[in-house]
Amino acid sequence: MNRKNLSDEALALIASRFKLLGEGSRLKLIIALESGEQSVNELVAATGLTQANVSRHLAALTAGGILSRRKEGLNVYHAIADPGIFDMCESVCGSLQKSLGARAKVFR
Amino acid sequence: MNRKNLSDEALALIASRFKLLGEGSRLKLIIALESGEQSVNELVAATGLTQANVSRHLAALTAGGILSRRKEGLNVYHAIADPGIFDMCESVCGSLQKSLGARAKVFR
DNA sequence: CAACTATATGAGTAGTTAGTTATATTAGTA
DNA sequence: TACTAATATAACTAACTACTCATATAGTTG
Repeated sequence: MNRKNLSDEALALIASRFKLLGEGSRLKLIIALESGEQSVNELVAATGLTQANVSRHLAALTAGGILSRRKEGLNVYHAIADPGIFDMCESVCGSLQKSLGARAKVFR
Repeated sequence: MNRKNLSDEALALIASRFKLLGEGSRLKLIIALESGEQSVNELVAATGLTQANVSRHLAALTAGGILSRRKEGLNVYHAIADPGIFDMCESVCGSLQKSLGARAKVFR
């Protein structure tokens, strides 16, 4: 791919995906979902965030194509829609480990 | 890696790296640097951003370990310090292509 | 239908961030 | 030393974002 020819529109799309990942609470939710789909309430319990906050972040992640949404009775279950997300986390952790050196213990 | 055991500190580090990439102007700068190091003025010309703005973004990217900085006479040259960045862009473009389907033409 | 549960959303706030303009700093040059 | 060029920074503004509290909506159960 010739990245120099990316349109402003394409660039904005890429940036918005990175931006979705650039927030601790949303990362927490994504990580909590790594082991499988969960209801909103389960995610509230797993992350310690408030229900309103979780609901908002889930809506953003779903709109961005990172999560899927499935309603069943009273519950709404979210799941990872784009597993490529985890490759990206690996990449980031890898380069952080390199640049942080000794302090990288926290990532193991 | 067991992502569920990531400390809040580690999570914040990961998020902050994603956040640096989650902004169109900074992505422009990174892409402009893919072909090699450039001075601040060259980057101003390449991106169409103002000098002050470029200077700020370069400082942020350098502090975040994404760029390196080398001073030579009046000029300051920046370069990609972490080529892993481009793998991440590939990942994002790939999953965007999948999720956007036809509209993904812009990425080619 | 009334009561209850799970989730979403409106409204407001505090904090952050990208951008601008003007100026300061640093280094080379006449 | 005075002048010029390249980069950084201070001060400000406008827009955005995460968060909270309260309430609305949708679905379930008695």
